[in-house]
Amino acid sequence: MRQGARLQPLNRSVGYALKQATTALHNAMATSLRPLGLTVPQYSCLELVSQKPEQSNAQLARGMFVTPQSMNDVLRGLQSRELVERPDEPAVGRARPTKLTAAGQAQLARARDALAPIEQRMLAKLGVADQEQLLVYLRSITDSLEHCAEDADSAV
Amino acid sequence: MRQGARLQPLNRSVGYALKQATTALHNAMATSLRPLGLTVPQYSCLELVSQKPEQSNAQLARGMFVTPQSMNDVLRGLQSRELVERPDEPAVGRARPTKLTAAGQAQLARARDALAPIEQRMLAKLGVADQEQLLVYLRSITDSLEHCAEDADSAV
DNA sequence: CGAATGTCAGATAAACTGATATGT
DNA sequence: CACATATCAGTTTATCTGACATTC
Repeated sequence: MRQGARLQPLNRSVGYALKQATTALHNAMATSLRPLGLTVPQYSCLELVSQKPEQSNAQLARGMFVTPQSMNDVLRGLQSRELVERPDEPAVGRARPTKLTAAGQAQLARARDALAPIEQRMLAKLGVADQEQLLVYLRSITDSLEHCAEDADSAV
Repeated sequence: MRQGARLQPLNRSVGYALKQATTALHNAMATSLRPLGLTVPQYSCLELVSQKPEQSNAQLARGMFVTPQSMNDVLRGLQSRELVERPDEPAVGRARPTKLTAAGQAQLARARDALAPIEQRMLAKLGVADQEQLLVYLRSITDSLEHCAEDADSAV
């Protein structure tokens, strides 16, 4: 039983701390977005479409780390409320490039205003250099785990 | 429109990086735990009960950052598979202190073995000091956001 | 009583897999 | 054909809120 040797208490575990931070952030965002009638994935999608307009559903899905089906769910919700628009007829291939409507831009601006205090608060105790370092750490983790996933896939 | 002034691309956003890292970790863990018939919350619960046995459902829920209802769901699943046990009759008050069964300990050991490569891989590029610093950052974020939530509550 | 706890029931959020169709 | 894309349908995971009972 060698587990005993490397066992660390939960409060020392990066995975545990990561989950707590994400849960806290998600709850705070969801609470602030609810009055606007937006969920967290819907807001993320608006942000993504704003920053990278005219992308296909598949491209957006990759950008948000979800399946095309999940992204399509989110897009349909936003489209039915006329916050984003896609041509009825595909432009090229089957792709229907998405962009924000005027209402979508206004809603995104409201969402950013609602979320600004949260981001500010979240990072309150961290200096600019700390934030940069934190980003480096998080990207390192994500990269390493993605390679891990690729290995798992190819192993099957 | 002052949003333009502080608008940062998604790839500079801590929230975005946090979500990606958590998603990647969750996927990797879920994939490794599936052959054991465990979900991520189930594993987390086993770990928590192992490290803090004889706690009430409410205490465990606070430790895992979820509602007592959610925790009870997880516990019932584990109990029906006889991985944890609770006295049928409350010990004191209504609390039924939970502990691992022998089977639960064995299953937890298997889960740890299955997850060890993931944690190792996740932190591969980080030194011990980096891990410590990352924990500091994550705790800072969590703390700041929890205070934020309290303010939101009291504001209502 | 008031506060904490346990738990049933139903709702919601957010993702997934599978299947199918279409365009290059 | 192989491949990427879109999307329908159903399912799964993980959480929540509300209501109610119980015990100190």
